[in-house]
Amino acid sequence: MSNLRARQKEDRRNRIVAAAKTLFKRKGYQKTTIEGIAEEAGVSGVTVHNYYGTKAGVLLALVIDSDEQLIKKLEEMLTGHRDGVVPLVLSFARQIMAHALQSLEKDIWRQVMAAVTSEAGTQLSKAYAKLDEQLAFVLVRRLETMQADGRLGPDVDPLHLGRALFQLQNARFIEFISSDAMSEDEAVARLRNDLVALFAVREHKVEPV
Amino acid sequence: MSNLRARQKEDRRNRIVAAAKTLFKRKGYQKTTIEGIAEEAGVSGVTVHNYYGTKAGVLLALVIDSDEQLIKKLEEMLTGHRDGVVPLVLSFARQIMAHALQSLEKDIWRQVMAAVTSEAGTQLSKAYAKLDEQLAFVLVRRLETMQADGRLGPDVDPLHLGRALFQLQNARFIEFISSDAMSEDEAVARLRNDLVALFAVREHKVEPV
DNA sequence: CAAAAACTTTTATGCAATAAAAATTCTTTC
DNA sequence: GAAAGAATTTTTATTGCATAAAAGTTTTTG
Repeated sequence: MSNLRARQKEDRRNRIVAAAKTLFKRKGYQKTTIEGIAEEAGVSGVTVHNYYGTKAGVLLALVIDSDEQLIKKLEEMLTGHRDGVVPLVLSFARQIMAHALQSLEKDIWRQVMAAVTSEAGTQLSKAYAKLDEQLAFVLVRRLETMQADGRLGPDVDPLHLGRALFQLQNARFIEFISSDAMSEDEAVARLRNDLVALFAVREHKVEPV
Repeated sequence: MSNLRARQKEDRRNRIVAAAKTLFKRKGYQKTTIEGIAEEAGVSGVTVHNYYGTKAGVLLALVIDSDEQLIKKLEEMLTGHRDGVVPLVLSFARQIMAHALQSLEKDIWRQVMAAVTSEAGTQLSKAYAKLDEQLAFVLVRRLETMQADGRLGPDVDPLHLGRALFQLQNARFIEFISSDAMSEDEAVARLRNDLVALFAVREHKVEPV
């Protein structure tokens, strides 16, 4: 019956993340204190640290929860997509940006992205990286379908292409959240420019370097 | 003759950045304190804050100095490049990674990248973004030359292509510094996979989204 | 039920970041 | 060239993140 402990722990985790979400949205990231989250969750400040390591860690946990829903949503939305690669990636990007802003503000997303790199190696950061991998695979699966349908040349590697497209999309997403002034449309336009330029290249021989 | 003041200020800036570089390399980022940098530079801790805002700000200033040299180096190195797009980008990427590790360790680079996003909007962050733009233009100029030489199709936009390639390279660079385990070769291999997959795509019509 | 184990809280410390007051140094002006 | 004035740094003080160790509490186990 080693279960009460586990349930209590799970319960505290949930309360902490819920409290953090409330406070981040109400007061912003900077003005929310660990002590404030702890109080709202009914635990001590040190416990929050013990559970999540850093304030950004709590934020990351919260984002990971919400991103799991995003993946399902994207999967549904893109199944049955009957267009080319460019529209596929642009829909994908739009959906991600919309979902991001719906759950948190740009300023907070900047803290998320910063935490992912500065805390590289931690459990939460690895969990985030795993989600990125899953996001990339949403694209990969769509590309495989397109290839099977003959809408994508047979000499293309869907795995590598999907990963590359995800990296590109992610770079533009980071650019998007890095500036309060940049609109979704502007970000999508830049991504389209990227894709159009890249797909126009006809490189014949690829030598080793 | 309001010049002594300006010179003193410039001098302090230099001393602070030099002190920081010494200490970051000797003790790592975390174990270096602002107070320590201040002492080494012969100023008070508050002055360091007044000059650079945050500890990461000092780091950013230091990186910006070193990146200006990198750009010149890249410019020289890639002038006279007589290969295709893929080898060009891979050389570019290799040079950037080598230069990065030569000046600072991965752990510190993670702090740099985190600071750039989390402190988006500050002067130093904008200065860093500007350098990225210049780096992208190194590629753009090479691509223009290639196009003039007929080594790149006339229907490609060198500006957009250069920017896209830089984004991709940068994404893989961040991945590279985010993991202590990832080698330069591995990072380059991933970038090559990206490029090969992207260049294999033949997208005919691009509809608006 | 009592001993042991697992957790949380309390307590304490170091450091980043910021603000306001005090002190210092340079500049200007008479 | 000295005193008034301006600019800039230092001192002083406070808040909050992060971490460690000791103390206290609750659950588990024999």
